[in-house]
Amino acid sequence: MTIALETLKALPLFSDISGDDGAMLIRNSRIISCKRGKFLFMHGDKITHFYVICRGAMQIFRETPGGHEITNDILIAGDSLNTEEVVGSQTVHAVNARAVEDSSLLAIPVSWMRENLKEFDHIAGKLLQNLADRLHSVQVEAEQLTTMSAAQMVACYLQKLCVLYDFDPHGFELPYTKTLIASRLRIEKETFSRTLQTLRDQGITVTGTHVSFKDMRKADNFSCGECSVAEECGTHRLFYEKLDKLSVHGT
Amino acid sequence: MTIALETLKALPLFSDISGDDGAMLIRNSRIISCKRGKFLFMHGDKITHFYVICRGAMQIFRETPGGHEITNDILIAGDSLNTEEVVGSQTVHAVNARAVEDSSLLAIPVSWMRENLKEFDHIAGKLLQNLADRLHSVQVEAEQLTTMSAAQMVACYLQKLCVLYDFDPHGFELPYTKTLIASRLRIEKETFSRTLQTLRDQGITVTGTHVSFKDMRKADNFSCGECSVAEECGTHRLFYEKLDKLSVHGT
DNA sequence: CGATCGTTTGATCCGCATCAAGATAGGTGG
DNA sequence: CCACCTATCTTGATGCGGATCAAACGATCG
Repeated sequence: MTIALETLKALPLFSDISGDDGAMLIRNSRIISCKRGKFLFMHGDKITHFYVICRGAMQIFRETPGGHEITNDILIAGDSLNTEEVVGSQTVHAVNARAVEDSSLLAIPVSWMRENLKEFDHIAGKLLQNLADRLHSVQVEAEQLTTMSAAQMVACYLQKLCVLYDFDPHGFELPYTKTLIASRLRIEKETFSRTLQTLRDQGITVTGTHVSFKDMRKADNFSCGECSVAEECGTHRLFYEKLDKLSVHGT
Repeated sequence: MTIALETLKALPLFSDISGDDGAMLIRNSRIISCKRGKFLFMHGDKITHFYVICRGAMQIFRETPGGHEITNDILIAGDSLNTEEVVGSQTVHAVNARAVEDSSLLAIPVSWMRENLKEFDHIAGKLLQNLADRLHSVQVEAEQLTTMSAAQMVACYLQKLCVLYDFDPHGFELPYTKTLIASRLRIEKETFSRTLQTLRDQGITVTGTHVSFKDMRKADNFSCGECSVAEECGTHRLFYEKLDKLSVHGT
């Protein structure tokens, strides 16, 4: 499939790529599609391409010997898939990547990427920044795993989803199954389910796949006001800015 | 304090820096010392420098509102301190850095670093690789937090120390206090202490600060043989290569 | 309409945190 | 050299959060 320059420029990573560089990139890459449930690559596969998601969502996970799935991340349109692996010294994939929904991805050969990284100096800068940001969020998440309760993590994640997808805080649908979200949060689906009950008192109501927030900042005895770790990830600030913006415009 | 080019070249990050670049870097940076227990910077401080450890060790940690210390990492000579922050968009430190022992560090102004990153293209490459590797290890550690028992994590960490410091597996002294190690592993010191007892059956004996390993690969019912996550970090392979090398050279 | 997948609810258990005391060791001053 | 102090480590008792196992429930689909 041939790629439009528009498609390329729609991706944050290549948003300000020059015409020449873009043309060269287009010649060396292609768009592939990955149906819901299909694997893009599996743990142990040889690393052949660097991927950027154009549409859809991918689950990055590992499988324990016991057959348990550990979800490391859920990536969406605009995200790059395996920057660490392209940059790092690995030759085989350390994780599995599977489509959460029908997806399409830009696939760039790793060899080409490694050879030409220097030419695209602004790209290298973006990758650097991207890695730095991801490192930061993974560190924050690791910290949350040990300092926050399951309920707090779920609450934070729901806010994060709301910001990330630009959903209306007063009502939106979960973009993934609850099982997947639980796995992403490294808790069991049973725990997740029970947690949702207790969140009702905190102004977060989930029925079926429908989520709605109430602004509880005044009566805030729960939430993560106590928890500097949660502040650190920046989601809280963004979330409340969102709430404020809405209340100004009415509703 | 003026810096010798030798000092610079001893750091992995600058090992293959050119004479000119080195001279320029020396003009713009300085060596500072940080006594045991002293803070290099604190959470909330403005980010002024990029640091590389020349000697000693630094604890990177955050403090919970409850006063509990969460150790994110313990960095040693050769490690860079705040790459993410220099590269990323932050303006204030998100964590505390405190000297575990008397240390000296190379301090490079952030502004200078940001301006000149492009000139040092091989440096940018190293930073990129460094970030990728760290991202990978933090992800693996996050995974271990939820899949491995405290005993398994301690065992892994002791092996890691052994490889990192090039200690003799048959007997070495812990480089940090047990309290610090426990904090680094995100477990309580009490749990750490109890864990050491149970590890005795697994061929790992710790008395006081003295550690010694027995090669249990044949009778290996415990360890992390079960756990692909542990394999992933590469420490196991390195550790056993070390054991094998020793046994070839006699004992 | 059965079959499969996702979700909820209940009962139970285990690992680790927490609280509370001792124990050990280094370091200091008398 | 001993008494004292403080920092670090160990040991014991207890409780809670979340994992695990089991089963019912709801929804979607061929």
